[in-house]
Amino acid sequence: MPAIKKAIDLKRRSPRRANARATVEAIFEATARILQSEGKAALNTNLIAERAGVSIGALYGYFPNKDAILLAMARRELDLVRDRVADALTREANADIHPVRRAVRALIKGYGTRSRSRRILMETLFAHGGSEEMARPVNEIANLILMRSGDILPKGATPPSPIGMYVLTRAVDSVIRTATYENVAFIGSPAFEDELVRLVNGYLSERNRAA
Amino acid sequence: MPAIKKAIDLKRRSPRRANARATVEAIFEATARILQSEGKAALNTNLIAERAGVSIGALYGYFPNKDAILLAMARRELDLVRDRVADALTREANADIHPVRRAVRALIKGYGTRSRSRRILMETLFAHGGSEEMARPVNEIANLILMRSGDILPKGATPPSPIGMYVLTRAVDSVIRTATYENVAFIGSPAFEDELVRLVNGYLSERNRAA
Amino acid sequence: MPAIKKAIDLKRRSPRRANARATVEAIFEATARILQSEGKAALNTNLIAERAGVSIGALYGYFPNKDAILLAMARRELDLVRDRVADALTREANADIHPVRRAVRALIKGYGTRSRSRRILMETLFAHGGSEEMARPVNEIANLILMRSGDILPKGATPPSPIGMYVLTRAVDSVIRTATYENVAFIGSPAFEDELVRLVNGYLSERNRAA
Amino acid sequence: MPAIKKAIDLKRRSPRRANARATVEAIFEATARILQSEGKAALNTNLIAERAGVSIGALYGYFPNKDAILLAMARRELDLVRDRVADALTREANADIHPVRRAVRALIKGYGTRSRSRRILMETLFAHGGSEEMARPVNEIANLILMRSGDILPKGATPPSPIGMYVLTRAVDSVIRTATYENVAFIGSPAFEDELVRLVNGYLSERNRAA
DNA sequence: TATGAATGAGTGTTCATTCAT
DNA sequence: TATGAATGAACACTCATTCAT
Repeated sequence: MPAIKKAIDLKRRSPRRANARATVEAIFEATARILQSEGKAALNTNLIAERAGVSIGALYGYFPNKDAILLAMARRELDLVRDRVADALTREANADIHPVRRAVRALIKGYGTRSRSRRILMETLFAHGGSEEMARPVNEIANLILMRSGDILPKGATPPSPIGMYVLTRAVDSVIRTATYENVAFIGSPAFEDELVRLVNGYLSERNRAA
Repeated sequence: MPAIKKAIDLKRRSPRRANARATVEAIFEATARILQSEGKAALNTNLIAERAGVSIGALYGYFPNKDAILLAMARRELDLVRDRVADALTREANADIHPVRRAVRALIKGYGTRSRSRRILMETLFAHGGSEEMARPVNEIANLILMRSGDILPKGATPPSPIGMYVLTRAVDSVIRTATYENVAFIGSPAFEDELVRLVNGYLSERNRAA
Repeated sequence: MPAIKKAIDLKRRSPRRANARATVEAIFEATARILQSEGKAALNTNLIAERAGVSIGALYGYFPNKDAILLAMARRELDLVRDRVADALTREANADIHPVRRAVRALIKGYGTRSRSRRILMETLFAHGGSEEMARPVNEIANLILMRSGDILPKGATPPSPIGMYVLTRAVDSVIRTATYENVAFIGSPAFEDELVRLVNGYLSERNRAA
Repeated sequence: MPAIKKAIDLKRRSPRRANARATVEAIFEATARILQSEGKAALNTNLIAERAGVSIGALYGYFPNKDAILLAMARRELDLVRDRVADALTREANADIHPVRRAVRALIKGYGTRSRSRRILMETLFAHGGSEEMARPVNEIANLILMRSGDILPKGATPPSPIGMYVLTRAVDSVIRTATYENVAFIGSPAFEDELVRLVNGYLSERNRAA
């Protein structure tokens, strides 16, 4: 971005068109596709507009600059996965399966598509100082776990300390992320899920044993 | 028109640089500094050369292109931390401290400086398809652990499966990475170290209990 | 560090250029002028754009790269002269003058302006493997001559062989080219024209005599 | 050549080394090869030096700058062909063959090798204002013809005017050049030679007839 | 004399962004 | 609101040439 940097978060125009949402969606979709198949270096606003079937001027009607597109996508992605995991932890129908396992499963599934694109989005968000923003959904899940600790933690266990929760949640989240990025073969295998559940349960038991 | 700026100017060639290593080092140092303080967007070869006190031509005498600099740095960084952790696991003098704790400590220390720069280096390596390359040092540490499992694992424990080792090593590595990037206050605190050790020990105990 | 030179400067966009043709024409004109007066070494896209009164970006909107400009110009030049010569051979009003002489005259006139520029264009075309392309207009003229051989060749003469036509057409064309490039004083003199006509007629008579 | 242009013709150093000539030859050979196979765009002094097995510093000991190499080669090439044609016209043993035919043959043979390289050399010479220089060998041949007109021209013929000689010599020379550059299949065929001889004889006869 | 690392001006090209229509 | 031609700052990289050794 050689030109004058603008406040990135400043919304330019609240979409009023009937299909404003559709336009934004087309831009997101085009961006994700380019990111996924050609990488960030190949991403440019003219290409996005072209692939989205939108004029470059219209694109700038919806987003003040290029990074704003990526940032908006990143945030949406973050919320999406957070919601899925939260659902898994709470509203999920299947009561036979332990919430931890359901959450792990939701996370694996959530990270399973267009991982290159997602990675780039997260890098961009991070590069814009969004580390706190990235931490928020994880923290929200952490809070959710604490609130439902009765269902999740072993009976009579004391809940982990804040630092403990940090370690636990990041461990699960980032192992899955890493496996996704490395595109390892066993993603989606029961064994991988098992080991992650074991990581969580082991930690929680250890905590108790120590106490 | 830029015009001939210094046609017959006095030549100012700094005494021929003692050796190639020093030049490369200067380039790395300049690059790391720019990355750390201004970010990747501000990184350009002319600036690197200027800050390194090297002509742009000389820079291109050492590296074929801009990314080659970042890639070389990334690899060096990876090896460095791997060596530190391997040392912690094996050659470390302090026998009172458990190898796992020593390794965790080495990792925290290894990731502790210029984390923005390091992160960008890793992203660049990854973007160039270096995911296997990034996995290698972690795998090497995993192998080292397996070879010294007598010292590291609980007595009579069966060593983790490959997927288990994957989960365990990535968990520790990426929690520390994440904490570094998020610049959390408790990095370097005993509590953080304790929780990481607990994560490992819990996992290993859980494995055994399951068996 | 070049620094932001005109961050909030007043925008000076010349009223949107009427049409694409005018822009291309301006680019061609600027290029020809630079070539003619400063030579190929001095030709660069930024200078072309500047002299054409066009932004460098606009230039690249019309041509994919520098050579494409020269190539397009070369082709146009080729067509132009071919058309002039073809006209001289066919549609020309002045019936008193023999077609051969009219063609020679058209060629001399066609090569008469901006010869340095034209030479460089042809060299560029040639360097890009355009030798067949350069031969085409000459061959087209050769065909035209054969089709109108009744008007052009001496009565009852057998038309030259293909190799003969090659020699004849290249002889006339390249003698004029050479004279143009060497900038000889007698270009445009009746004597020069006479000698060229003599070259053609001599060849044609000789052919017949041999038969 | 972005730097200060130097007088190109100024000889830097008179080769004193026993194998100075060999060095120059190696430089010429390397240059010709690069020109022939990769073209002028790929030609750079570092590559020449490398291919010639000479250090870049040594190369600049023999030539003041890049173009001086090409210019020296061009001149040598010009002299070589001139000598061959002069020989054909005078010292050639085979008296059965008409001098004109012998000269044409020598010219075809002289232009037959490394035509791309030779073309580029001539273009370079021309670009440096060497048009007179290029004309000189042709003029020398023209003079030779006039001096030996008794052997060459038809009996009792008046020799051509200067402009006539210009047209005649350039015609032969440049038709052969063009055929070489266009890489036509019939170069070297008797028919091509015949047509060239016919061109010359036709012209000379026509002159006489006109007189 | 020879070497080759170093110099640095120069240039082709990209692409985020603007704004007249 | 939408369009897309135009803008121009920025940058990666080249290569002729120098000169300390």
